[in-house]
Amino acid sequence: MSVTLKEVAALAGVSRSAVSRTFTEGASVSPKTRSKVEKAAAELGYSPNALASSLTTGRTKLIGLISNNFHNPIFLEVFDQFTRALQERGLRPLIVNLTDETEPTNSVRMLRQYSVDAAIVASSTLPPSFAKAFHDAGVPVVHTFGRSATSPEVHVVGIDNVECGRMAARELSSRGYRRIGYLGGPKDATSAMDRYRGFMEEVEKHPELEVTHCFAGAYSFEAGREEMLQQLAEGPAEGYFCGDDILSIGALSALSDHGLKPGKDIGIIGLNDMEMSRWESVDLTTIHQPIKQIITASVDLVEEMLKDPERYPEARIFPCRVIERGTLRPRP
Amino acid sequence: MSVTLKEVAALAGVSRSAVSRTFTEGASVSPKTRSKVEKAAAELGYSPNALASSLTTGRTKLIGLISNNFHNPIFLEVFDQFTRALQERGLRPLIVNLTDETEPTNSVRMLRQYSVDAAIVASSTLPPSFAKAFHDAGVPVVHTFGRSATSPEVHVVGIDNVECGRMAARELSSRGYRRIGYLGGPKDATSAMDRYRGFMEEVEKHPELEVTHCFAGAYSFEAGREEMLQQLAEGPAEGYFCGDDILSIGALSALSDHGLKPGKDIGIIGLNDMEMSRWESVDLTTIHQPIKQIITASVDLVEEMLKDPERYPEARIFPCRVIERGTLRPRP
DNA sequence: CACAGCCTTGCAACCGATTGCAAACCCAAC
DNA sequence: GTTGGGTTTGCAATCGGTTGCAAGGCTGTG
Repeated sequence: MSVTLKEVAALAGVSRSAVSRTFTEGASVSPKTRSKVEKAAAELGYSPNALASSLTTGRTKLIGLISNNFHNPIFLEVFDQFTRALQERGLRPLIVNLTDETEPTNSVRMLRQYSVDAAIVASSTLPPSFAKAFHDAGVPVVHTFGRSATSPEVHVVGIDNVECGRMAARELSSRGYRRIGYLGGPKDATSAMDRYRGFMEEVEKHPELEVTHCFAGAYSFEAGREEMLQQLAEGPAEGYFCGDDILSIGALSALSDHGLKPGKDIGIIGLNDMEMSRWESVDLTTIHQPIKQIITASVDLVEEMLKDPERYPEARIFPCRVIERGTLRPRP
Repeated sequence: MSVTLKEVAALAGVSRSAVSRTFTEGASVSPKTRSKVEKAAAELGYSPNALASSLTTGRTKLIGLISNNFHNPIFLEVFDQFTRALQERGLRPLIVNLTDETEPTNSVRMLRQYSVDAAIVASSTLPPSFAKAFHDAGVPVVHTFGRSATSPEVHVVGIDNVECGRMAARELSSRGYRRIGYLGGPKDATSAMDRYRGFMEEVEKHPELEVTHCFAGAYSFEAGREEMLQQLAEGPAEGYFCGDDILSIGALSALSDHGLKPGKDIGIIGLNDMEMSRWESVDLTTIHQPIKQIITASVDLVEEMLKDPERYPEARIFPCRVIERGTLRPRP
């Protein structure tokens, strides 16, 4: 079927080693044989089998990319960035879609079978233990959007979710909202809990605030919408921190059902600043998460782990900031 | 580093072949040795190296998944479905993000280096020649969302875009729109051209119709919005067929800028029926494309090609239908 | 012209598996 | 106790590469 080293060697009239060496960076080949080999290779349309060579080199350049967020539009941006960043560095993304699985066993086994050089867990919902399982199985791993910690067990890149919770509460309070609410992601998502904690922490400092909270079933439009409908039925707060832009957009849809104007009748602040939030019809005030930098940093870390697998685990936490648009009332 | 066949064999006190055979379906091993091997394997945490075995079996179970649509939210649904469907059958998606590349050379070479068993080109914009390049390089390929043809050069799964164009024109005309427009995707996208052709074909049959057309720079919100703003500036038609839901949503945003109500002041019909189109705030009348079936059929074809690589190229074209929501005026 | 020293080259072992083949084994029937 | 059948097993070659090592080639110097 496909052309092999041996055939090229035969055609070029050199040994297999010679061929191998012309295709490996920094190996010693004379210009003469190199050109002979290149000519033969071109003639046969040869390109080296990456998997065969991985056997001896121990490097596949395959990177497992594991996620469970295939319903949040922000993840299209995330995948775009990740695949680009990996490709630019000659790495190949092997995707694992977790669907409903929250146990790492299967993905770990599978990625080990394919000898990935490293794995990236891209999820704000999975616990640190999930990523740790890869580390324990000898697969270098970085947990992107993972729970931040001062001394993490594996590399973590993302934001300080607790701080984002505080930031949202401060923002609501500073705009004069008194009865405020947290509409978070699923209760078992680390990001939902961390944002909740920060939100509540800040609320404690302001005795004048009244607070409610609820958790959506997923980070999805439908879940956000449903939860907000519920709130409206029970008597809503004046301003909400929705734990994600997609939840916010669902919530906005619920408001519009009831003829309520966001920013006027009820305040909404989201988190992520995804492309859609900028759409005029959405115009969502939100906490910007620097996705691009987070992803670049994640891939940087992957590369560094490839050089030094024993690298001490590190957390790279990026600051967030409020992007003011139209869904919160103006500051007094 | 990782445990190998040899070590398991040593611990179990059997030959390497025995170990190999206990891990391959349908090989002949006695229950006794099998259990010895399984015990040893469990003890060492062994799992076979898929890449090493691919060397001899010639099968990697890797499937290249190539796309250039990382800005259309529908593709999150597409990736979700594809990765699930592949995983369910024990196949592993290796992603290629084409960014701005329209030449297949690089992706073909890369996927050959990784010995993928097959490739899926998931794009409604790339020409048949793109997919053909994989076929010519000996990589079995199916072109999902590709241009349909009665005798395609490679497997094609998708819809009849020309017919969709006709359908849209019929739909507009049947609702009494007289001055109608086509707002298509990029001029170099096969789907944009095919839909255009069908649209025009149908228009020809109705002498009472007046028609305009334009092509957006990309299948994206921004591009759709911009193109519609342009139309509004130049004096718009009464009803538009936007060649994709995301273009429609961009167009809707432009309408709202001008205080125009879709379905009342101007009609819009999209194509895809993506999740977002069902949102109450969008409520887009659109032509439903059966994504899930298309993807299942694509992966079916991949599997069949794995069995019989010489399989004669086939087109699987799925019917579409109009989903009535709120952006077209009611039928008279 | 001889020789030292570096560059280039091929040999052969190896990476982690699979598999055709023949030997060894088991069990049953005669 | 043989013989015959089918199973199970291990040997060794193979898949497509890489790489340490030693031999061979080249250069330049004395």
